[in-house]
Amino acid sequence: MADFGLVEQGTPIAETRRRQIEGVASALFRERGYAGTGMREIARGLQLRGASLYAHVGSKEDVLFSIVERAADRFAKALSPYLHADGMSPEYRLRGMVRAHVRVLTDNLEDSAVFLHEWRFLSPERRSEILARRDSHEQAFRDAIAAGTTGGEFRLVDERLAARNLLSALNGIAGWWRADGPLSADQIAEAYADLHLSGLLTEVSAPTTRS
Amino acid sequence: MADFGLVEQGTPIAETRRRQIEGVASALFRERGYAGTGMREIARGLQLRGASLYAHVGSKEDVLFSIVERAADRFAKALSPYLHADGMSPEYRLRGMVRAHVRVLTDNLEDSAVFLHEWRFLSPERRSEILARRDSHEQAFRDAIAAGTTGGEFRLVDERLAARNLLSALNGIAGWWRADGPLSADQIAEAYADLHLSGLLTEVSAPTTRS
DNA sequence: CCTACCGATCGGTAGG
DNA sequence: CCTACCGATCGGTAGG
Repeated sequence: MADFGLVEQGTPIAETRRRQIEGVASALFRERGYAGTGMREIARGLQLRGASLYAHVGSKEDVLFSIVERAADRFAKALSPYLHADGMSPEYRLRGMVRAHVRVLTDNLEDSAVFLHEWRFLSPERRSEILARRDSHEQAFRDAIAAGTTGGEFRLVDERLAARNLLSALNGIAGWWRADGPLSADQIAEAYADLHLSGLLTEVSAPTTRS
Repeated sequence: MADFGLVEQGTPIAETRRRQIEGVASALFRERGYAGTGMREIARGLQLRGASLYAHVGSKEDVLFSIVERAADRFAKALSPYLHADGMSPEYRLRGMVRAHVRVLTDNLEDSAVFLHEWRFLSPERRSEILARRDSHEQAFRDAIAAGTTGGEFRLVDERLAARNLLSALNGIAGWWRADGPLSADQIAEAYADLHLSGLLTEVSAPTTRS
C-alpha cells in the first residue's frame, strides 16, 4: 500500500508514449469508431497537439493496426494450450477455450472491441491478415467441437455453425460487460460454457447450475 | 417469369426517392460505417450531387435514424405474436422467436447491421430511444426463457445471461450470412434454435439433428 | 513536442 | 435537382 514512487521503469519513454497513444486511441475508437475519431482528439487525451503524435506514430491507421494486432496476439496466445487435445476431454477442452477467450476479452475490453469492430478500416493487406487470424481462431473452436462429435461426446452438429454460434455469443460480451458490474469474467465464462456445452453434450452431465 | 414492366406503382416519387437514398445509405453505412460515409458518396450511388439530397432529407443523421427505426419496427413486429405465451410451450415459443428474429435479420441484412452497429452515432435522445427498444426486445427473450424455467421445462439459468447469449449469437449471423450462401435463413434458424434449446431444456427431447 | 500550414473533404445552405 | 459556396475539420508535413 505504501507509495515508493517509481524506482526503475525498464520501458523506454518513447515506447511508453506509443502505448499511451494507443490506449487513448483504443478508448476513442471503441466509443466513436475509427472514422469518427480525429488525431487531434487522441492528442487532446494526452495534452498534446495533433501534429506531435507523428513523432511517435506513422499514421492513424498504424495506430489502429497496432491495437488490432496486439489483440489478435492475445487471443491466439490464450488458445494455444488447446490447439491439440493432448488427452483433454472435449468438454474440458472447450470449456478451457471459452474461459480463455472471455478472459482476454474482459481483461482488454477496449482493444478487443476495436479488434472485433474496426478491422474494416485497415488497408486491404492488413485487413486480410487480421481476417485470416480471426479465421484460424474460429478454426480452433471448430476443431475442438469436431473432436467432440467424432468421439461421440457431442451431438452431431454443423461444427462451423456451432463455432460461429459460440464465438458470436462470447464476443457479444464485449458489448455489455462492465468491470464494476455484478458478474466477474469467470462467472460469465462458466455460465456461457454451461449453456453451450449443454447444447452440445449427448450425455446430460448436470452442468454446474449455481445461482 | 414474364416481364410485364411496371403498371402502377402507387408510391409517390418523393417517397421512392427517400427510400432509394436510405437504401444506398444503408449499404454504405454497413460497409464503411456512418462516420466513414459522406453524403456525396450516397448521392453518387444515385447519380446525384451531394447537395441534392437535402431536397429529400433533413440531415445525414435523419437518414441514419430512419434506417435504424425501421429496422427496430421490423424486429418488434416479428416478435409481437410471442410476447405472451397464449398456451404455447416454452420450446415452441422460443423457437418461433428465434425463427422470427433470424428472418428479419436475413431479409434486411443491411438495415439490420446498421441497426446493430451504428446506433451510437445518433443524437443522445434518439440513441436513448433505440436502446430502450433494443432492451424491450431483449426483455421479450428474457420473458420467454423465464416462462420455461418457471414451468420446469428449462434448466435453472440466469435469464438475463441466457437471453444475451442467444441474442448475441443470432445477431452475429448478420456478420457472415450471404443470400447466395449454402444455408437458407430457416436452416440457420433451426440449427441455432436446436443448439440453444438443447442448452436450456431439462428433458433431452432429441432435437432435430439433420446434416 | 511546438507553431504554422497544406490540400482535401466534411455536412450543409443560398438561390435558382 | 443544379451550381456555387460556407466555415470547420480532416490526416499529415515542414521546419525548428
